[in-house]
Amino acid sequence: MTSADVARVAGVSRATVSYVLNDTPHQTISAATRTRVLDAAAGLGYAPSAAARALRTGRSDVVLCLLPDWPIGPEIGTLLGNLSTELARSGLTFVAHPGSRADRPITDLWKAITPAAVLAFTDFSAAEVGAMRAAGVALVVGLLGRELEIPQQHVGRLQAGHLTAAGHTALGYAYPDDERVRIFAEPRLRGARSGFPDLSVRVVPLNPEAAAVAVRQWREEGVTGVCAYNDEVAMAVLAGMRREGLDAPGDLAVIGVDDIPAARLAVPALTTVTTDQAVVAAHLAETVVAEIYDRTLPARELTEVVRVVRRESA
Amino acid sequence: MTSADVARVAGVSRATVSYVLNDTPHQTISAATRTRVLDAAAGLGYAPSAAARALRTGRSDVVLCLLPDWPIGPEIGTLLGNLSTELARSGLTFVAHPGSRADRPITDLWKAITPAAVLAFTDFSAAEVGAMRAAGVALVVGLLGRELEIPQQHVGRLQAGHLTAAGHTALGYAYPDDERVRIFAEPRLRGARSGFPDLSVRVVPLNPEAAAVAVRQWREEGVTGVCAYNDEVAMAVLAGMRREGLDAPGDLAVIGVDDIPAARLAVPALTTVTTDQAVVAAHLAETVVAEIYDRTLPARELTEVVRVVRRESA
DNA sequence: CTGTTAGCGCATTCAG
DNA sequence: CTGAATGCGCTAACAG
Repeated sequence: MTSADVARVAGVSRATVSYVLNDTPHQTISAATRTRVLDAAAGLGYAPSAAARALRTGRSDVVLCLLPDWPIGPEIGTLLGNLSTELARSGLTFVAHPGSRADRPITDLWKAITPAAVLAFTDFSAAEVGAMRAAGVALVVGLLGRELEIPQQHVGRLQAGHLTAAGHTALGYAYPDDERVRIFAEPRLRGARSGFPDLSVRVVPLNPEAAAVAVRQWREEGVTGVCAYNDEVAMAVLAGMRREGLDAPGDLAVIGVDDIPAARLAVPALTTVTTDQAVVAAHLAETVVAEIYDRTLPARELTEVVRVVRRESA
Repeated sequence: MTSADVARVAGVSRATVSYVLNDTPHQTISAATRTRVLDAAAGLGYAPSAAARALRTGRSDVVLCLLPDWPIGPEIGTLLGNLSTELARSGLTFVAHPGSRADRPITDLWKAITPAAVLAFTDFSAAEVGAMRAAGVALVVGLLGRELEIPQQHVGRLQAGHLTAAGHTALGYAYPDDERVRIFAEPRLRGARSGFPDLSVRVVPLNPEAAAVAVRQWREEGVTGVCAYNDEVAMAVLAGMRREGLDAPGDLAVIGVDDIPAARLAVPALTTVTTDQAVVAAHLAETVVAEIYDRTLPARELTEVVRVVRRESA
């Protein structure tokens, strides 16, 4: 099933087939032959060979996303799913590559895929970006340095805002223990700080004993509300409090991020900040598509996509 | 950077380069030229064009995994990461495609990637399998129908075993509310039943009120221990118990599956069953590699990879 | 407006 | 053991 078959059935040349199938600009094709080609293609169930096209154009229609090496939660999972759906609408195929960059030099990766775009959460080095662009990759982007930075900051701002609105005047920030999520944690912390500069930041590991230590220290400082990096850290704070015989929100108010399923199951049910991943995905997709097809896009800030889910802990 | 460049630098023909780089059988190359070629390739940083190779051979070295449309947790995430690492070791590139099949007919997908193998959690229809195989995909496999079936069953068996070993004689099973995870839930339930046929199965939604209802009913039946589909469902049971003023494990023992981070943070800390994803991934990778390269493999059952993490709830 | 042609980079015969 | 030649399916110049 090649384009030659379609050409034969439609009674035109292969070039003509290529033109109508690709909507090649500056090539006007008569409506008659156009439909003839389209019908033939549909009738034969023709699908172009991605390999041949990639070889010829030096670029496939695959968008490759490099996943971070820390375990991704359902939030990111949802984001990727939505992104995939959005990109499919534009004929782009979204795939994600898990596993750290250490296993496989990223050059191997994009040489194996020849993607139209490469996305990643962490930033690329200048050398990496250069190499990819030189190889024909249209778009190379570190999500967190750009697209996701603003909403992440806003998450932190919302947390602090919720707490101060509830009358808290001394706040703590529960920072994650895992070095690998720094890139997510930093903008969130920045956001919280922008609304409340005097945050008392403490690292809170994901176990009750260690969390209890942090809780004790916050209490000594007079802190009455804490913003947690995410729901898991928030649950650790809750567990630490329980060990100290403290109750949320009375003794210490706690607010998380993500609204993972376990959040509503926590004791007390966790107040948290959730992100509308569908909107974020749509925006991301728009950016990617525009870049690949060399269109420009009106700048727009993603700030309406996060909101507080009020439950019991704050 | 083409194979011609390598040939020129090494002072041999392109065919020779191809031979040594692919370890072509029935072609003996002198060790001298072999190293000369290898050195030249390394020196130039040569990487073969995946597109050209795919066009020529009709198959890329990409292993495509179709993700289910329900949100994947950190467990599956870890599995995929490990699988990626293992496959990379054999020169295979692992990518995952999120998003439901509804968005994008899977034919589009493998035509865009020409993968060496396609993996999925759910099963493929006979027609789909046929089309893929005809298109040159070496391996098409529904993970849960085959490779993952046994360990999943063993998970259920372990849960029931742990509870009966602790002296419980009337057990319940907390089945997930989400239709989409049936394919995971069924083998786990089967496993639990195989060890304890009289299980009282109840659907437990992920909210405390609904869970409380199930808890009440189990209590009325005299159930003293419940196996939950996963940690989230287990936490729902715990939340339901709390609403009823009940304590685990005294009033009702609860055991989950997955050992998500929140499990150790639950109140009481959740006893659960964990899977050694590294071993599972290694086994899966072995299977895939063997199939792609047409080797056969000794059958081996994955049964030693799950174990109970004993905490407080059971 | 449509057809002809020339490679993209590679693996693979077939001769040497 | 190595070199030259062929074509995978497609797109982009270039002719007509």
